[in-house]
Amino acid sequence: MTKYAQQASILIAVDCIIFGFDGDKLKLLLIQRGIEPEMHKWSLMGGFVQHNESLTDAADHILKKLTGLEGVYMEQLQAFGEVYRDPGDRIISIAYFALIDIHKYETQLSHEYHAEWFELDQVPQLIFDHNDMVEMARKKLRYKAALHPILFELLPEKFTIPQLQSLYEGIYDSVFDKRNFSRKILSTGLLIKQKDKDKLNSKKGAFYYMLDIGKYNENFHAFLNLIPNPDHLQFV
Amino acid sequence: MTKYAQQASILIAVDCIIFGFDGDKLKLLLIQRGIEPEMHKWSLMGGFVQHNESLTDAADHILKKLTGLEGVYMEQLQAFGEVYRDPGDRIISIAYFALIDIHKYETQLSHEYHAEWFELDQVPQLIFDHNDMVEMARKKLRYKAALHPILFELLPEKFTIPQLQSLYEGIYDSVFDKRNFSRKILSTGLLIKQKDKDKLNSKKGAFYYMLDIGKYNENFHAFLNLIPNPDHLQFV
DNA sequence: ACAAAAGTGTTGCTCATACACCCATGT
DNA sequence: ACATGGGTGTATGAGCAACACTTTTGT
Repeated sequence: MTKYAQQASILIAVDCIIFGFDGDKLKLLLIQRGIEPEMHKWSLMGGFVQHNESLTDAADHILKKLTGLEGVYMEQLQAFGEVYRDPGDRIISIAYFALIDIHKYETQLSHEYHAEWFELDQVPQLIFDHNDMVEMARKKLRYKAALHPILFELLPEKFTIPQLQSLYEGIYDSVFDKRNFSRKILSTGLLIKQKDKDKLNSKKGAFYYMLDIGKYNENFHAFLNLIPNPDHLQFV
Repeated sequence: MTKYAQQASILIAVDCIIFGFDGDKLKLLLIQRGIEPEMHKWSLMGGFVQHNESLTDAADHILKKLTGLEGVYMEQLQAFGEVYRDPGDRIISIAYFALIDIHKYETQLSHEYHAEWFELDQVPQLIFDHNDMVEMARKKLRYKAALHPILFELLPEKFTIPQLQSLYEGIYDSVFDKRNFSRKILSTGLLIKQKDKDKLNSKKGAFYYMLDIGKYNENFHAFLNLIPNPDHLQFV
């Protein structure tokens, strides 16, 4: 069956870095490991790649198992393959990162896996090289979001411009001028204004907007200039 | 020894997409496979990841075996893991792409592996999903080179501005205004003018420049604007 | 009436593009 | 002297950043 000379076997895992935004801070979904080794330590959600599933299948399964979600934004981050990254076995891990609407997350599943959301600057020590994976995912998200309209994936279907701005400000840890921000965002033509307002966060109320899915798909690759000065970004 | 429940084994390969620039066209180094399956068909240079080597080690070994080169620019492109990408065995491949100075390439090695340089628009049909890998690498290179000063890796230590422009023009398949191009490039402060000229390509001769390695390393992540209109780029 | 957040317009300036001529040299 | 490619300067316009006041409404 095997056409190649004997090759020592290496296990393949997929680990998912799951981002969510609670309206204030960018957060990360972590689990407490239920199996040895490193039982009870915090970790990314992961699993082994099965013989009959592709890498993206594996990532989809892992995401669904923990969050109940399918069809959300996910992309491959990088393969991690240091020899002793897992001190026990030789395991190569392909890391994926996902952006989800935190409100769609099914909390009952979190009990099963002892999952919790952590703010990005309060991520605990994780097993193996998972902290490296998280750090790399954070950088890649910042990099990519500066050029492409990717952050909508973290918001509910209806959102307000101030909410969106707060998301950008959280991710870039800075403050943007609201006049310039709203002009830039609206000039993309990606947003459709709704008739109703969100009155939770202010007395006056802020109009809801929805993403124009057609234009979003068309223009996803277009270079935007959403961040005033992206020179400090450090990825790729 | 193995701490995890039995997992069906999957083989891990690394494949290298090797780019070079001959002064006129961007080229790709391909080999004619010496082993079954798919013997004699064109392919990327690749190999299996050994138990005691990391992914980057494996990629370095593969590159060295084919080109004799070490320490050149190489980065991970993506892991490819469709179940039937290799119709024989289940093999996951991590693709790396390298940028080399084509003149440093040791041609004697090419005989051993039946290697040849191909222009990018004349790449033959390759085994498995290697054509997909090449296409993705091409897109990523275009994307990245529009923002970061990465293309110097393809040139010899001393090069002229017209040579550099010709490289950019080849990669973006377009023509740039030489006055604007040289102003942009020089304004990065990355180039050090030499005293001597290249007189091969013109009667007047063009001054050589060298990369300021210190500033290159410092400013690598800085966003440049080397390409007039990057909106058509389609990667990431 | 006042506090708190939403929403809107203008100006100056920087930076990118477009464009034309002179220079140095080999033949 | 002329042909070939190298090298430089300027003017115009688009787009970005900086900035202040009015609007709405809940309390």
